[in-house]
Amino acid sequence: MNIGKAAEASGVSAKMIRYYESTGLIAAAERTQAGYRNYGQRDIDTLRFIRRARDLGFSVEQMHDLLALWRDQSRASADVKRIALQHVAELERKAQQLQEMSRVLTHLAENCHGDERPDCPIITGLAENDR
Amino acid sequence: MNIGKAAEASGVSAKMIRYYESTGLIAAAERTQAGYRNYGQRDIDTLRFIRRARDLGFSVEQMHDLLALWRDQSRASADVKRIALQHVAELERKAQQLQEMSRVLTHLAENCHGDERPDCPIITGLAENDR
DNA sequence: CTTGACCTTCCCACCGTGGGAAGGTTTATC
DNA sequence: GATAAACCTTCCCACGGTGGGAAGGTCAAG
Repeated sequence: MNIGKAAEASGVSAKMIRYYESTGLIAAAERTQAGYRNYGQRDIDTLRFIRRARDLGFSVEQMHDLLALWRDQSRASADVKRIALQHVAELERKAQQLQEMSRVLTHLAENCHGDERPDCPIITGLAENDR
Repeated sequence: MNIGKAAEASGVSAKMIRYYESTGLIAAAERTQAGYRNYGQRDIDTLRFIRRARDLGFSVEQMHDLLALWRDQSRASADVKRIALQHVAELERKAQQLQEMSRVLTHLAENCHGDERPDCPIITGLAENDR
């Protein structure tokens, strides 16, 4: 499977596949005689995993850890668990932050009548001087 | 007030103030004879507004809209509300995805704990189940 | 065999942010 | 009043991700 097909199958653009390869996030793909990259199902699975992690805002570095966790079955379970739970904690923290933002904004929006009148607590809320 | 003081007072770094000016998000500050930027209370208010919006995860583009609405006394609050709720939906979506990922990772940590089998069933599930 | 769709590498752009250099200005200290 | 520290200015560079596109090679279908 060439890079275009792999991109389509995984949801990761060809550009990004090359980029991930260049940064070492994924192993260099094998090549045909002509130099075309060649991908198998296993690679597609990896790319899909990457896409999901990326969609969730993981950095390349974090994805690196996630992939290692994902791939390396010979690791001590304590290590695996520690890394995983670390990431879980981070995910939870991020999710909480987002929800806090959402909560604040929703609160402001609830008090905004949303008509043609200019008064809007969202605006005044943002403009308030307190830190 | 020079840029350093303005940065301190607003919580936006001097670097970013210059950047926001360069991109047109804020108006060019007036200058002293020596070329130093000079800020007044009104500018500080604007910068604080920006910082808070930024903290809530608004993009520069969204901030542009919000600022216009903030400054426009004749705006309709509905416009503001629309932008805010749009952003809320985005935040919620992201938060949910993070929690979903957290759930998956927790599951992974609990079940794929380093035995010697070459394939972890959770992994294949991960790659298959999406989209 | 030609043509179009693909592939390769390469450089450029963007955003938002920070680092830092080179040079000018203000302020505080002696 | 001189000097040094702290500030300002512009400029370029870097990062992580991502896309655009050019120049050139390759594959497959007509």
